[in-house]
Amino acid sequence: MVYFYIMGLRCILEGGFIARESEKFEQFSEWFDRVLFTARIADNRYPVKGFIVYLENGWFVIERVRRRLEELLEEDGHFPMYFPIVATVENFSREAEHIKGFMGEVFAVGKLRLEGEEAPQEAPLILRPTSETIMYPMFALWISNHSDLPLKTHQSCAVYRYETKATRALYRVREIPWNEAHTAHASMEEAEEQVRKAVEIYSKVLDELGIAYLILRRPDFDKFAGADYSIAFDAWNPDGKVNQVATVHNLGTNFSRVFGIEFERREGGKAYVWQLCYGFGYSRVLAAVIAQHGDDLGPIFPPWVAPIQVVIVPIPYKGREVEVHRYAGEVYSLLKGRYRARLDDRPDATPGEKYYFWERRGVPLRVEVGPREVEKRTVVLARRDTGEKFTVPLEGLEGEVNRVFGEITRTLAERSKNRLSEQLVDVGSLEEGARSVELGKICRVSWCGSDECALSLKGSMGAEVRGYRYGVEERGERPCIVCGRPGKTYLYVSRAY
RNA sequence: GGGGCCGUGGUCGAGCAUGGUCUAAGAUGCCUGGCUCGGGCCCAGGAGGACGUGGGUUCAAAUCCCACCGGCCCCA
Repeated sequence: MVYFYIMGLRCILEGGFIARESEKFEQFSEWFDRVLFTARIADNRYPVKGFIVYLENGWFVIERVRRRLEELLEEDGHFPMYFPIVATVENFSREAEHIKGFMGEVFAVGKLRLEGEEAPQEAPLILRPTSETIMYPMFALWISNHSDLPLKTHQSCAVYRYETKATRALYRVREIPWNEAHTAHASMEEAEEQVRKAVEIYSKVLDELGIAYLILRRPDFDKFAGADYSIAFDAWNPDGKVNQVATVHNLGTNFSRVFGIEFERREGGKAYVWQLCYGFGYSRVLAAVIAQHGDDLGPIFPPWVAPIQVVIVPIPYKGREVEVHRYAGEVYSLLKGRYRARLDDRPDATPGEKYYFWERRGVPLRVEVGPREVEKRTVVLARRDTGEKFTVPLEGLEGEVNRVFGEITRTLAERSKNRLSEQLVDVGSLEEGARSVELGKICRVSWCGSDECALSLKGSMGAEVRGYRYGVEERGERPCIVCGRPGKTYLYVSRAY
């Protein structure tokens, strides 16, 4: 790919035109809002704070991701179920840590009080901010002996959190579309094994989307309310604030003790089940796809989730319209059975307008057919990710499209990975860390392992402690960045959504 | 939790300081027709606005004041 600079802006030379890829790094908010709107991903003009309308393209991607995730969960033995959206305050308050973590941001619901009516007697219900306290009373009814275990269930739904501060389309919303899985196990070891499986499933979906991320074990002071420990997937974002797209929590027996989820062990005697819960945020994953792969024109969707995978644009020179359109139709019927293809035969738009139109909507591949192609029975393919154009024969086009899709998917993933490593920096001092945070970096700092030192980083570096690597042993070789004692491992520190 | 900024056709945005000239500029998008068509072409015509919502000040409010709603930014 050819890069060059105009007025200090990094540009890509694409098949005869120039696409800047700098805007998302310079003014992310403006870029992102514009892309959501013009690519018909979401409309955030809905008049209630933190609630947005998912338009056809945004929801399409979410649906594709949802299906894939659910498929993998179900292969691993999770059963889909659907639990109620409401809970009583009493139920919700059972687990002390849990309620502490969430009580400040729950929506209360009740009957609308009409004019002249007395205040309702019954306590208001709450809208689930997450479903532990809704599911686990039921788990207690269903589980009585070891043969009932493991219990693995999942549901795709929305949860509700009353954010008081700034909300942000897709990143921080008050109605959160996600998938939550909940499992119960007969032993700690089995629960641990499930943590690994959950991480593997989430990784697989994110990898297929070409999203680059870090899997981090959160420091104890930042774990999920009621968990023994938490693991999170942090995806990089152009503005330097990492995007937490998924989490896996090992709940130990914290909830089973409170909700009385006991079982009779094979070897006799009663025990509390070991539980896990893990969540995958669809809207944040969608945000990551847009933010990591997009350029100044708009999103670039990996082919398997793209609402339209390939668009055919006829180039009807005067006097050649009929043959060009007939040929374009032939190309379309060749592709439409196998791909989500679209023939743009609008008579009142020029080819150039159509190129921009579909590029702004993230269509990964374009097929151009004009008089030249008609004569030679070829087509021109134009890749959205690189701008590259090349001519291929009509014969065997379906296979060629498939091959190009594979390349686009790989290119997007690779680019995104490179960007993540560019954004990651090792810092040796707090001042350097603060400076790097300011530049939107994810900082890796040596750490002695004490909560005290980790907690102090927020103040001294002006960013969140995201945790240490999960599944990768990083031995500290330098002294702790805060206290100077020998480092045990490395902490990752960055701003976050 | 604290502080600041902003809200004008679908979108962007001028006007607001110093109230009257606003029957609200312009661009873009949208619709019609024509001309084009290998990267946003051009020409002509057209539709589209409770100036965020409610209240107040005033002879007169997009413009001044208050509250609310929504959005953005900074600090904790």
